[in-house]
Amino acid sequence: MPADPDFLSHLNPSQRRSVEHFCGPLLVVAGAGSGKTRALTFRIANLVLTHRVAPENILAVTFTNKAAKEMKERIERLFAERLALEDGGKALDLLSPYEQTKLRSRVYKTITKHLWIGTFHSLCARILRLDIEKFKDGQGRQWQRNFSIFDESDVQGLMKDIIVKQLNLDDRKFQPRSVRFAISNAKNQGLGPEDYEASQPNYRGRVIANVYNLYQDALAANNALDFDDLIRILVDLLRQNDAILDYWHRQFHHLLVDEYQDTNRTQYELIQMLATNGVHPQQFQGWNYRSVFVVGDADQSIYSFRAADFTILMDFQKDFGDGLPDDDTRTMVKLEDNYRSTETILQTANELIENNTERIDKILKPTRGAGEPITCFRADDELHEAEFVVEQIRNLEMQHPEITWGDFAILYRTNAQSRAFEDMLVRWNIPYTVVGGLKFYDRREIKDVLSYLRLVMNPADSVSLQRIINVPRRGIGKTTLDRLSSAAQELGVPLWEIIRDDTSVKTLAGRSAKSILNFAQMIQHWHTAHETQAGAEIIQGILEQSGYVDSLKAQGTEEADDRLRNVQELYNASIQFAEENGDPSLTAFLASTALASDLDNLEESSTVSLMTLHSAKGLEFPIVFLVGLEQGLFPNFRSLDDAAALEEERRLCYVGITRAQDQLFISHARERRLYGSREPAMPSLFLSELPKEQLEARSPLAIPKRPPNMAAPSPPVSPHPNTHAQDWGVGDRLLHKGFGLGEVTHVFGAGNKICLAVKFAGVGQKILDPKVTRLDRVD
DNA sequence: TTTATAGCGTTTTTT
DNA sequence: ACGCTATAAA
Repeated sequence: MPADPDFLSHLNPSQRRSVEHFCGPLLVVAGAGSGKTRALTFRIANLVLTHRVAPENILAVTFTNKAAKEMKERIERLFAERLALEDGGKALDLLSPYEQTKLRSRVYKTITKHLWIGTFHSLCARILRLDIEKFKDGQGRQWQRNFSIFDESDVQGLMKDIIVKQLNLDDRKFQPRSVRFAISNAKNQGLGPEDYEASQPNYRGRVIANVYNLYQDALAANNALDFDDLIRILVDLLRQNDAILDYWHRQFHHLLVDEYQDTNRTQYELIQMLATNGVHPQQFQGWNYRSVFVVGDADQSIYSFRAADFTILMDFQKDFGDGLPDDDTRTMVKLEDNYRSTETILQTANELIENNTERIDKILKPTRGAGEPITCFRADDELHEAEFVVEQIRNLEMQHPEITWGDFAILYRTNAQSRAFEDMLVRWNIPYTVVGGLKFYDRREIKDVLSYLRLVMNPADSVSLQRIINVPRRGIGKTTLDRLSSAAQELGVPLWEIIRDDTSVKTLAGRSAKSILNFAQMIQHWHTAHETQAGAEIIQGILEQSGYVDSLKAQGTEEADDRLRNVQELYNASIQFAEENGDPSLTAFLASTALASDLDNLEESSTVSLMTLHSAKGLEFPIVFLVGLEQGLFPNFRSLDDAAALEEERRLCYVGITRAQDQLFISHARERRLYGSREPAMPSLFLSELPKEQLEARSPLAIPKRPPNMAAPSPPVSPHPNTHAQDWGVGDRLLHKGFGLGEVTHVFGAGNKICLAVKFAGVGQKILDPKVTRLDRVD
């Protein structure tokens, strides 16, 4: 059956080439707003419709769960529209709601349900639930299919335990965070504990390797995996077991990866192995019925701190491609026509990103008119900045009836910046949503309940067990718990094995024996029930039986009421999940909560959106406020002495600018509160890189008086005529009144708008403006 | 075993 | 400035 002739007619030639590509590798270099999601969804539909590919043979990897959900919905709609025309000759929208639902559910059952669409993490978790019991790592560690997925705080807790208690190390010298970071990095490069150990000659490295080993022991003992292992373990399994690799290779004929610039080494390994069954891509012969289709934009690579490596994208042509020059190649397509933003916004973005050296040559070509100029505002401090932003929002909303609160987004570098804006929005009664920050699933009460559930599913999960064994209070204290844990450790069994055993508990626990046995009995009951009973029922049962809800009710405080509502919300979420995914099991729900993010719940609603630039990736808004453009904040001070990191900050700025459809506001403050004290702030380097002719400076005077309870504006800073911006260069030595002797490591900006990064002995790096701060040259 | 308090580190970004 | 953790007292 031929495809609907109309099906592809709305695509531009490049999009069409991407969508119609059938077999072999293809890299789609897709600029911001160039319709890549469209290309991805149409391609999947086209594979099924035109090429008769079975949905279960398609694997599509998205960057977030939200993107996965959206993709499924779009595909579903595409098919439903088609079926409506084919069957009844009527457009989907003209059918009755009942007919529409019926059609959609038919599409779901025959097509979308069978597609493998998700993030690397969720897809790998799904495969591991089937195959992990066939895996054994280099040191014989094994996992069972009911494994827990540990979140960042679980992991940090384990790390700390190993460093402080097991190894007796100083946790200031070996900060759990930084050790965790090193291990995570190793994992994302595909290094196991042995490989890592071999690569570390110095003391610190050997210690970390030791921690890595003990950490893996702890994970295995808890029958748990961290985020990184979801991918790494699967890759290892596929490497060591040809039969399993062959099975999944034959399962997935068509691989699609979105946001390919943000994949890391292990993820690349996985895709490569699945695509070519472990054969080197250039030697692989089986392309005649399969494909690898990756979509990305190196200019939007912003996750290197998570070990993402955009050279993977840049090397695609070398690994999989035909090696022909850009004009003749059949393995790369560029999507450069931008349908999102005004010409003004695009020119600004293009000009900024030109300052980067590491990129694939690509520009965003406008398809819309010039639009409004970009407004740049200099505020006195962060309160003033918030005042300006909210003022603009109010004015625009008042003056344009078609604009709603949902059309606005405030984007910032760090989560901590949200507060000033929240305060101001509350003051004016404007509805808003903060994405990120404290996640729903990170709240204490939610983590408590999830720990109960994890324990029910996986009793070996001692981390969860220890979290909730005395929550609510059961009179089981630290000493009792310590005694039980060390018994477990000596016997080499999970803590649970001690707790469920009557005689052990009676001999070890004394006074609290009875409540421990009661607790154990309750968990045992639900553990036995969890395979057959629906997740929601188990949640309800546990909430009642454990006394968790009762104890919250007994508190009667406002905070406890809040917690109660959140717990109720979790119960609702489990029901909703069961309906949406057609799977009421506890296992499935728990897996989804472990990998959920705040973004997933960001519904189309009419509220102003507040989020970090990282969270904003992939989104678009008619009106965007890009705030806090200050040296040290954005670009962040950690990136100032690292060229590659600075380029990543610039890409982040590029991402921010390209989120805007119609109007963009940029702002910075001259002074900012940091840890309670006020710090002067310099304009960001990036401001000096934006085209002047597109920017319209907005004077602070345009802003009406601030409410009386706000801080007064600070007096202007008087410039020092004795130091000239042009005089400074990298390597210059100078004397500062407060910091002493220093050396210039960077010069930001040009001409009169210059500021310096200066390294001072003892004090470290500082960012200074020679026009503001007196700096005396030393020869 | 539970509760109060003092001190400390925190802020880059997240699946 | 604030929230969390370690430590001491009830």
